[in-house]
Amino acid sequence: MMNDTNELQRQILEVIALIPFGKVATYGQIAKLAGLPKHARLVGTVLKNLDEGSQLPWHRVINSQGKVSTINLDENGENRQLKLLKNEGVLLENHKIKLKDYQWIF
DNA sequence: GATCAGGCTCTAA
DNA sequence: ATTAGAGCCTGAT
Repeated sequence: MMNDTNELQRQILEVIALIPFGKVATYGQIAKLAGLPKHARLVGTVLKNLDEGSQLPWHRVINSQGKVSTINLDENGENRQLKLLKNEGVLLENHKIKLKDYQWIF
């Protein structure tokens, strides 16, 4: 099967769009659901190049250790991703998200 | 092309 | 529970 780069990206974005409110998914999980098992890092790259205008729930993507892997601070010096998650009721416990409770089960 | 770095993950200690 | 190291693949130099 021939996969164009943009095609891969599209598939990834599609899956991310499905993550429900109040839930999170890991990079690896997204890659897998998109049918691209070993592309966890690509997911990260795609999100990085994503601009803020995007309506995608990019903040619901975290790493397998239950941590957020970006720095992205707002004007108040707060991490945007954590803030957004907090707004959805996804809380931290010792700087980590309990995947056991919040991970999106497809 | 060859190399390197990157919003990762698994596994072993 | 952390963490270092090795894999993996893609995109940038």
